Amino acid sequence: MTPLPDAQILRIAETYKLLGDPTRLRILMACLNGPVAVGDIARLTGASPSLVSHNLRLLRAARLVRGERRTRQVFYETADAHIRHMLTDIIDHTAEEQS
Amino acid sequence: MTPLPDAQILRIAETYKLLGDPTRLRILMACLNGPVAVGDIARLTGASPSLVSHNLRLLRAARLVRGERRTRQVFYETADAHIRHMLTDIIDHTAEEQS
DNA sequence: GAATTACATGAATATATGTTCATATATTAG
DNA sequence: CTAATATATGAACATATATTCATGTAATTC
Repeated sequence: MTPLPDAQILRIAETYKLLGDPTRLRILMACLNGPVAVGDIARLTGASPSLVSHNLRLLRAARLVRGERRTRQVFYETADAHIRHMLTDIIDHTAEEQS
Repeated sequence: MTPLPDAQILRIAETYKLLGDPTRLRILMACLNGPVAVGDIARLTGASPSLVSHNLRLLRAARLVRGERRTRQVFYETADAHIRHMLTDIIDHTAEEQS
């Protein structure tokens, strides 16, 4: 009823904005089922490694993914269950649409 | 596991992109608890009526809100339960954060 | 019909954003 | 130390986006 605090609105908007780009969405989806290396994300999504890296930085800063180095490669995965739920929910929801 | 169809990715990204702007988020939040007139949304959110109208058009096109004219005013509300869930979920989730 | 209220629309603009290309850093192998 | 692989970073640029201002339309009141 009473409007949300401005800081909270901005936090939510920033999160959604990150999800609002197809390239980043594909990257996130690629990280849904366990850790994946940056190069593999690039191959899976069709985006250049540089672009993937740029976007992973943004996703990392927003705590949507977490990265861990294993010798040469860096493996990324979705940060927590809430984010996974968010993504699987909207996937399921849009799968049923025809409009 | 197999990547999502491109059309679905684009649909989801488009939806999230709309939610990724603070002004539109405030407008949507204002529509969460029943129909509200455009002018009232403007007052509640602090945005100009013109800006509210522009954004309502986008939200309407994406079927995030529905509008109905009652004599002079046009009342908007969130389109369905799924969208309300989405919003209340993330509100609850971000309310607990401190980072 | 003229005036008023409430909303919608179009053009214009300043700013933000996604992407590429070139280059840097880190880790391992010879 | 040199070479090679994997990722990160910075600058540059073209495009997209949010916002404003001016104007248009729709419904009502006098």
